[in-house]
Amino acid sequence: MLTVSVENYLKAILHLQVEGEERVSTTAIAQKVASTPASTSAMLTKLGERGWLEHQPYHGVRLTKKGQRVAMDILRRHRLWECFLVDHLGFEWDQVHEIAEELEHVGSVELINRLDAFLGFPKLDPHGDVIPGANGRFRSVAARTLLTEAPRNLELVVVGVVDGGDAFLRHLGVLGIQLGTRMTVMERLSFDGSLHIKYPDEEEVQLLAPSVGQRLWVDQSSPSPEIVFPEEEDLQ
Amino acid sequence: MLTVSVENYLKAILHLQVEGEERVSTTAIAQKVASTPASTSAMLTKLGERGWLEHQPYHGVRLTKKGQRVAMDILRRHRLWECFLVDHLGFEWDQVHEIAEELEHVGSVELINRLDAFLGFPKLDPHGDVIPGANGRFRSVAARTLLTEAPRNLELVVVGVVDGGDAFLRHLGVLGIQLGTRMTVMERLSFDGSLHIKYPDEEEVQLLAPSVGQRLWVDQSSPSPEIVFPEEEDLQ
DNA sequence: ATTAAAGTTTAGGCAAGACTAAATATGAAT
DNA sequence: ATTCATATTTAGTCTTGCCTAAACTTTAAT
Repeated sequence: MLTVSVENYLKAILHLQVEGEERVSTTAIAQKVASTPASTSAMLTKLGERGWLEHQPYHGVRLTKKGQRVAMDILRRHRLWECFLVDHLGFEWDQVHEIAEELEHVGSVELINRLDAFLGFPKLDPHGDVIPGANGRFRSVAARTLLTEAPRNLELVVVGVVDGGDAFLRHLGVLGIQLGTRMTVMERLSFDGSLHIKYPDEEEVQLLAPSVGQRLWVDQSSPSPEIVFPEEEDLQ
Repeated sequence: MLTVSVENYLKAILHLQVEGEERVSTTAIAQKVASTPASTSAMLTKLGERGWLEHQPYHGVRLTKKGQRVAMDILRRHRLWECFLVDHLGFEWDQVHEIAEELEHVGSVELINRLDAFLGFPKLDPHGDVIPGANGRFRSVAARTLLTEAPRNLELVVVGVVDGGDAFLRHLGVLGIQLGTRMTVMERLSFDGSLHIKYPDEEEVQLLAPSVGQRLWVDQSSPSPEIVFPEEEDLQ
């Protein structure tokens, strides 16, 4: 049965897997779903029995194809609702996460497909994250790089953030950075990777901490070629 | 705590109360929420302790102001979502109930108020039922409405006809309808919009063609005690 | 006034999902 | 190879919300 709790576990595991871990640890999952390792361990056993993941005791967990498909659907619902909240109800991008966390558990497939169409089949949510399509695969998006890895002396545009936590988003607000902000990396300091940033209409150069630069997706401010994201076989 | 289960009980009780029962019986509630009388009894005790209703053992239940306010909010959410599903996602009015049953439990007040504004503060949902406003009270319906657009389960009085041609008026005579006739819309058929009409002193329900319903102006017959539109002070 | 039917509550259980505390496995450092 | 800190699982409870079966009230009919 796909309860809210089960959906939250699957979603958490997908996130951790996408962040690069081959096998995901019990403790990491427990932290993500704000539960204890003990509770999580029990849940993982159950999810394993039901075929959503492989649980190798003491060595973490990996989603099966079936589990991954379910988790991608939840991600899809979450991100489509975020689009709706920002584009049509006028919320700010840092206000929508909690609400979308609830909306994402409303199960109707018909509902979400119609919402998708209503929104015009968006590719990115308000945080710049890729939205899976109805087939459970990521839609292709424009190329993007982390700000810390972007070339210097080239005008860039902010197209996404890596960690959409409220604190970080608010910090961006303080810095005057949002999706669509244009900037150019002038210099990268060897000391700690801080960046000298120049904004189009300002003379002053701003110093940006690496912790921020590592979490900003940017693209060339002029159109760039498209790249394709994971195909079916990548997701098994 | 306002769990989904609790919300469903409160909603069921409000529905039964609005349908006219002074005190609502355990069995009736059990039927509405598809549970057993035993489970329901236990739940009613709990809801009583938490101040949402008065539970007089063996003699049914009545919502407190506080409970009524909560239930009205759920009704509001349900009906607003139904508007959204029909008006913007293109669902038919007979497909939206189940989906709205899920959406109604998403709690954010901000969300629902913005949705309300987005929809243009509608007064009636796609089934012709009245939508409570942000203050937890039913919105007053325009002084006169077409019968086809009037809310259900509310006694109406015929106050005018749109096309006063002889043929139409003679037809009304055959049907036994004239200015001042009282009636209640019980059901609106999705097939062609025909209406099931109930007259005060008759058992039989009459089927009225949409061509007639579209030409009759109606108004609330008189503030009826069952569907008193609760005032602010009633809801403390 | 008595009694039977109908309605309601109590008693005793079960499943899901969480917790703490205790036991056990792993892996890194000696 | 042994030891120890850390990660994980097991054991035992708790709460919520549901169930069935049994006991008890109320009400309506004799």
